[in-house]
Amino acid sequence: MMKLLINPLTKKPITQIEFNLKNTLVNGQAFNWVNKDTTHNKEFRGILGKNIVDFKINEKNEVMYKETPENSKIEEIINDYLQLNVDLVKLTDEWSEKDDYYAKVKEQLKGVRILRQFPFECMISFICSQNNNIPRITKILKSLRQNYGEEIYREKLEDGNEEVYYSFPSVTSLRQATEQNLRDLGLGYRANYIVSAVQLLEEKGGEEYLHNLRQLKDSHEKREALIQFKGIGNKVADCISLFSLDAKDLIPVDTHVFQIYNRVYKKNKNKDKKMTKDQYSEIEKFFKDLYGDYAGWAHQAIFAAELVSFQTEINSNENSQVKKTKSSKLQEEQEEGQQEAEKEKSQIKESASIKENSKRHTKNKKK
DNA sequence: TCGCTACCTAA
DNA sequence: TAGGTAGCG
Repeated sequence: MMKLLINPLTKKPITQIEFNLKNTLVNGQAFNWVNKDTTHNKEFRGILGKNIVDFKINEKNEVMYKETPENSKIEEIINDYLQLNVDLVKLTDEWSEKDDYYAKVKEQLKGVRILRQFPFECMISFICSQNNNIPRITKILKSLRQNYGEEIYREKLEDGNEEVYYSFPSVTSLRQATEQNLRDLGLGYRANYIVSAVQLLEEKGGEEYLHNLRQLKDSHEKREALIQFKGIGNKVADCISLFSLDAKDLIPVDTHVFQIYNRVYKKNKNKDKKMTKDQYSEIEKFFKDLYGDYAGWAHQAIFAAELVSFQTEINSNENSQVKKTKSSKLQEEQEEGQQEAEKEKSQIKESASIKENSKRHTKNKKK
């Protein structure tokens, strides 16, 4: 039975103005959600801790949810995860007044929230994300759940098959994985990073250590703490801090943000250059000054818009004579964004058979 | 501090 | 070619 998601501030039902499912769940900040209805974008399924969570939009554009199996604390968990105590509508109005480009993006992309993810899951996810694309990141993380997570639910499908859902692995469980195990799962050179990072994390006190980083006052302290781990640089540290450690003012400056900055705010001044470390700080400061304390939240909408137009560029037909400008592409997002959504289809189809693959033990490469 | 390159893999 | 990082000169 689906329940209405209620705004804890206003006590009214949440609509997609405050929480747009597609723009929040599958826009590159988390990799544990699947779009179950890519034509309408009204049904999403994800794994949250030990629960499967389904979101659905009803005829009044309100968000409904259901957890499996039942969990009396799920409302609390979801409110925390979606940070529903943050008044996004108020913030977006403020950003729109400060920045014309944001105002334009807002017309296309509403309800982009920052998720408050589980820190360990977030950390591993973003180590995997480097030099990588969303479909493969999603696949890798699914593999990690299947091989090192706990089974949380087994669903009988109409066609007679079974779908098995797994939680994200604990530190102690992932600690069992050797570099070769992880390479076999398709992690590539990131396998070594994971092994090393998990080991160091265990020494520092495991998941509790990461959770405690939320208490640090300055966001940059969180980044510095994370950079101690192998495989985590500035960008990945900022992602983990913003998406799981309450560093709401941090801007992960990746290649897309770099391009937005150059194109929109610097008028192509650094167009063909590679980003330097100084520029990272410059861009971070620029957006922080522009948007304020919740700069990371604002950035996520700008980023999501860029991601969609980037996808559109890839997907747009090659017969097109005129090269479209980015801004015109922004307007086409609503129609063509569905192509992109198509790619993300059927990603949680978990099959227990793959679990066998990692059972073979290969010798760990020691440094 | 800066600039360069290798790194897994799949699209 | 890609939502980077480590390691090196």
